[in-house]
Amino acid sequence: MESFLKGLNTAQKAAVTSKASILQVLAPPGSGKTKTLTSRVAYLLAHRGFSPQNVICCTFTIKAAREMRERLRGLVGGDLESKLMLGTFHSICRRYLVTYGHLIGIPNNFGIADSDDSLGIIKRLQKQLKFGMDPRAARNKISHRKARGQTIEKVNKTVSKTAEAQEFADIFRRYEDALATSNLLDYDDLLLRCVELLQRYPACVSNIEALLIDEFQDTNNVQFELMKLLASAKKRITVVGDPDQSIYGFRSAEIENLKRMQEYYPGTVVINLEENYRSSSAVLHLAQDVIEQDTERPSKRLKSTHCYGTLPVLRRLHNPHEEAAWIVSEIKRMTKLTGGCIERSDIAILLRSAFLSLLLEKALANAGIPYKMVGGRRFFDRVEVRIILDYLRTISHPDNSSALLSIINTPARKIGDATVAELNRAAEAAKMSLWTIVQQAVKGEAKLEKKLTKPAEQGLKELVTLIKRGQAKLKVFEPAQAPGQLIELVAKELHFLEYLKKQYQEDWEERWENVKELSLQARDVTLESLTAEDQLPEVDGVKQAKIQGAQEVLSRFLANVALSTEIESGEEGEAKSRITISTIHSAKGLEWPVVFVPAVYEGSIPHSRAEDTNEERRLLYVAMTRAKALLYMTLPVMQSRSESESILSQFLSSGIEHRLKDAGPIFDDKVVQDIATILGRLAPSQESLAKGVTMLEENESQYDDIWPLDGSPRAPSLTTVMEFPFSMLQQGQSLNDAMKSKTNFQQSAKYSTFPNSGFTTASHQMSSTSPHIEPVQIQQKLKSAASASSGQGSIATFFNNGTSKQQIEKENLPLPLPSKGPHVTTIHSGKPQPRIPTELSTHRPGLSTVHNPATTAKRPRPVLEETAESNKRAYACFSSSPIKETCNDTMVQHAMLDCIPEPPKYNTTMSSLQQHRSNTGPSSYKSGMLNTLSKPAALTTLSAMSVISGPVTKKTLGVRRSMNGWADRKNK
DNA sequence: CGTAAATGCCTTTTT
DNA sequence: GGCATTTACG
Repeated sequence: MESFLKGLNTAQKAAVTSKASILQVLAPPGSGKTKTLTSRVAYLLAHRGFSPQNVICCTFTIKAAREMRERLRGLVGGDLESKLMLGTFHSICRRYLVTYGHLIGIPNNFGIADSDDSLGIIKRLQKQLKFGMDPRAARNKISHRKARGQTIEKVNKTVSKTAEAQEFADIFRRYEDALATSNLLDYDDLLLRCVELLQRYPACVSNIEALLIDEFQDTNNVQFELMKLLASAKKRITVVGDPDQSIYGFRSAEIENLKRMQEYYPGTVVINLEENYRSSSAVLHLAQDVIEQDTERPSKRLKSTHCYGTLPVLRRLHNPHEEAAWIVSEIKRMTKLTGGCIERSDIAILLRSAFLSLLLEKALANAGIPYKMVGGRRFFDRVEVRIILDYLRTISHPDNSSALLSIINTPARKIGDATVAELNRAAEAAKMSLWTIVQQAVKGEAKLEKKLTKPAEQGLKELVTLIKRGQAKLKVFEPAQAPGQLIELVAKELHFLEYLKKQYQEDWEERWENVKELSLQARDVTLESLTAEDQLPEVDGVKQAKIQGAQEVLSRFLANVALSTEIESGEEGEAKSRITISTIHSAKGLEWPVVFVPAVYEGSIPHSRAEDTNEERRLLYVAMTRAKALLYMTLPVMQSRSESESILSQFLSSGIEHRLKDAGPIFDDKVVQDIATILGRLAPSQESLAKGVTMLEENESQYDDIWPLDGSPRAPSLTTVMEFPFSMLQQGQSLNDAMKSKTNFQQSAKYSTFPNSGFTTASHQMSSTSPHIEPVQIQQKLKSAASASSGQGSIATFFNNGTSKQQIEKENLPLPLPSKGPHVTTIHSGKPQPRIPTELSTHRPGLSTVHNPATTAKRPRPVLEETAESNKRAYACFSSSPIKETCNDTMVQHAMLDCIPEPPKYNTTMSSLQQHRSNTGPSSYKSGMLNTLSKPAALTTLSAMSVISGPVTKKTLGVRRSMNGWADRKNK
């Protein structure tokens, strides 16, 4: 049997070897979609004798394209895979337009307008025309129109009725004009113009023997047309998709395209893949229940191939800060308690909105957990990189006003808003490009209403000189090296290094590294794009445009950049121990053993601005089905900003309670064993499990019992006064003044139980601290840490650095009693609960060193014997919804164990359930006033802390330097 | 008067 | 990080 048929199930094999010329493979999550698609490519090459250069394979993301190429490399021999036309729709279209665009009047040195450019153009138009429409909305609307094939010609023909529609048509028209005068194509144009090309010159694709499309449910109408055209010669198409995972409606994707395709090609063969090889059936059941809330959806079965596993968790936390802190602590807990079975690279946090990463990044940084970001801002979008690229873009296409505008005063050269506005006005009036006007202005020839200020004129002169020098150099540079050399030229002329140092004192080094990385990239990309990548096979009778000269090379380099995504950060060694943060959208197609989905509240998911609730539900479905073994969803019951409450996402609030539990799992042998089985890994030894327990720090627990389950606050609200380090006050300074110095002590206090947390940006200074610190020094440090905006400072850090015992004792005051009457929150809010049964406390770290960890550390031993009975009773008593499906004994037992119902909220007395818990389960809260009155954990455990703080601090430092994220890059 | 630096608000998802 | 507004500076 062929190697690429090995390990395929019947349905997959049928799909791979199907003789059908039009084939649809419907592949739900985890059903081996990519495997099937790549195997089919290999099959087509090996058994049908197709040449790779005559096969097109379309994906939606560059990551997916890259992954497919990787996988194919292993499947097909030699360098066949490199000749394959494999890429995103946009990049394939770009290739055709570069090669054949001249046939329909597109110069082959066109630039590509990314969404920032598009937005910039529209913003300028809005300002000029004084229209009120939101620029983003306008851009989306334009894109939407274009994605449905509505060109400007059609818009021009229809007469707009309302003033609003007229305004829009006007903006649309001018936007298109702006693109044309700047010689730019936007993302939609790439597809649209390629359709136009292929309609008029079908010969360009006369060589194509087979077309394959991944994630077909995400295609829009233009892409549907493109499919027909690209395959027009032989009409052999394979598409793979899943309507349930359609999450790009906002980008005009049409789920209907699957049906349309069947109608358009009557002989279409459909193959369903139904077996899920990814997730535990607990995860799968939940996902299935959620997706089935959509009643319009044709019902579809998904068979699980894994054991039941652990119930997914829906965890309530008080606010987003605690949510982030809880996720961090849960990550630490699981990595330790699974005895090495789960490591950090197995964990992903998937977000509805990118900005949600902010708090998480801070919390992770504080805990010294390295992470990597997927999606979000690309390498090429980082400010420092963007600046250089915009210079290159200006040199390459000076009439591209958006690029020129973004660098006209960067670095600052005294050209302010007023000057720019005047130049723009003049350009508009003269119907000339901004660049033309700028050149005239420098020579004093421009017709300006207001004369330029002297400094502005000087600044403009410098700019013009630089751009012209770049253009001149372009004529003498070796074409292949032009981009790289230009980058160096620009960086040198701008004194860019000095600029970065001045502008970004905190992290200029990293930014400078990025610039160097860019110039490195420039060489690689250029060579690559000059060779195989871009070359379309010669087709009889159609003239190809040839690359000549440095201009074209530069222009292609910039086009490649516009269509590229982040390159993997090549920092070996570290990469494997990082957790992943990603948007749900860019997590599609990927999988992790452990997945967290924060912020599952109304307004976040479904998003408040979403038009299609079903699409939002599918988004959650996609997120959930990324998880192999453990799935966590979290909900901050309060919003941090306003004091408003948040409401659990409608997708999780009805009829699925029995699929969820409200606390993280107890990592007993059974749970760990199941995880190992699902992941196909060796179960960890008892020794490594026991060792994991000893790795817990003083303030950590074996159980998810540190934060209250009902989302009440973890710490008493009035901790500020008590926990503020009085000793840090300078003489004569009032507490209020100190508070004003911007450190958020309320926040710090909440986190002060993490002994190894540190200041994110002031870490360098902190680490070099000598053991003895005078209060004044501390105050200064406090300030510097506070002024670094990303610092989620922790007072504990000061203690780590050797604050005197005296200071600690001043701190060590009893916590105030909550002022409100008896309330569940008061029961739970006591921070310093003994979280581990007392008999285990001697085995906690710091103290346990005298013991042999492997023999003395206790883990949650009894799986069922002791607790199952009581839990079963609890289940029977409190659960409103019985378990639906029939399942085997193990499943029942596990479901029961997992299904401890939520405690009744806001009860004035302790419920019987809570009593039940405190008596039986280790995950229960030790209730009552006793804890509220006892000492704060962070302080009682201080002696142990000093033992562990040294190495921890060191470790986090090393990690932190290499951490890069979407947020926290603006600390000047 | 114009520019630059500081502050306070907000943030859907991607090629 | 973006954007609008305020404040300081020359």
